[in-house]
Amino acid sequence: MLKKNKTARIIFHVDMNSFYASVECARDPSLRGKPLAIAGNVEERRGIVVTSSYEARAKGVRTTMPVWEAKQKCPDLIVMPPSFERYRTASRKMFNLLLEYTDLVEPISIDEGYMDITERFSEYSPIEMAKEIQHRLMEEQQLPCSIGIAPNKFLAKMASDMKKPLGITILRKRELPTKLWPLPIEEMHGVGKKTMVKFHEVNIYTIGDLASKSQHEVKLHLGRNGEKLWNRARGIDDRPVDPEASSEFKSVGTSTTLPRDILHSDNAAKVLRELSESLEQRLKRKKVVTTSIQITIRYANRKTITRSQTFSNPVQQKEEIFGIAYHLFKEHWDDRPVRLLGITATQVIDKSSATRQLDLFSYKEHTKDEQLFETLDRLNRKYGNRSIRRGIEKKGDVSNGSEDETE
DNA sequence: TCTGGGGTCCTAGGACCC
DNA sequence: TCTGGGGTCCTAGGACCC
Repeated sequence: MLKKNKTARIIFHVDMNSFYASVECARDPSLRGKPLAIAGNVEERRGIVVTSSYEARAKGVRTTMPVWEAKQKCPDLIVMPPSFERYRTASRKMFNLLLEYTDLVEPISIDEGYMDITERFSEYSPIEMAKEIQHRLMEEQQLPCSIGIAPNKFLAKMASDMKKPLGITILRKRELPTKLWPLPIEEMHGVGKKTMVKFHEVNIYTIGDLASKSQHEVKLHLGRNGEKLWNRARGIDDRPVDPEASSEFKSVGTSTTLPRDILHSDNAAKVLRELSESLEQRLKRKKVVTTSIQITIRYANRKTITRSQTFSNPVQQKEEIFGIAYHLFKEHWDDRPVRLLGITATQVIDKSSATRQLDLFSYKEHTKDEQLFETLDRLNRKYGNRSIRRGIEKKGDVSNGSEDETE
């Protein structure tokens, strides 16, 4: 194994505090200091809280809580629907500010990202830089954030969580026993409900418990994921900060929880038509086509299945999407009431590379050489998609998020 | 009158090819 | 006549995250 013995890195994890709510407060200062929740489907019983202000959290409002329950806990709660366009704009501005400090910015989601500022160390003390970034985001954009500073991504992420809102936390390797290891295992990034239960079964309750086990023992119970988490618990994480990592999306999907469960395929067809239309629009905006369509059916008892189909000629039109989706639905629906329907384009490819592919196809189409086409298709997916796209993007503007539309 | 919608990554079996 | 491994693709499901 090649192991570079480079000097310790300095990684920031910048995490915006209740981002959607903060953006709304920045736009309308009269909302400041009030309990505010951003929630989808407010008018319907299935609406849930996406984000809430700290004032709302103080009254017990939590993310994913149904709106009716949030209102019970906090009767004066102000509930607003999300305005994603606004959040995307705010997100771009926020990342542009980070990019003033280094090119090594990796967006993780709309409201958080990593920075590798190792190279800036000689000019800047990390803590001073973090303070400046936090201060500027607040002054210039009215957006509060927390920043974690550590020698790798995992520790920086854990550090940014330690003080909210408006915190700055340094987490050094030698501080792991006092700052990281006492935390309950479920607070570890990457540990959800299921993994927590598995850990409890082997008497691991804190991150320190995990770190003190032997790697072999953990791997035995939790497999490769356990091995990865074991390393993280001991402060080991070599993942680089990669500005290109999220510049490309692998799938695009749309789904909807139905106001009432669906019992007849006619109604399913209606919904799938709407979803197909919405998917077509999103594929077009992102300038991609797809060679694989997957549908999601969630039954009333929340049991969820997915069924997919892959094909050689890429599609983007709603009629084609609907045709495939409805076919899959009729093939696999078992007549029970349906709560949610979704359509996802997996294996999305850049339209420019797909066009080249189609040109090759039409050139060769008289040969009816289906196998050649399949090969081209495969090669294109493997090499064309990724490398060509990256090459183009590197020459152009810095991509600043998962959405590629520009203002 | 419970639990949205957008994703990513991983695993695992079977098909198929060399 | 018995028996390979390596590799990729496809499909389905699971876990997790924001």
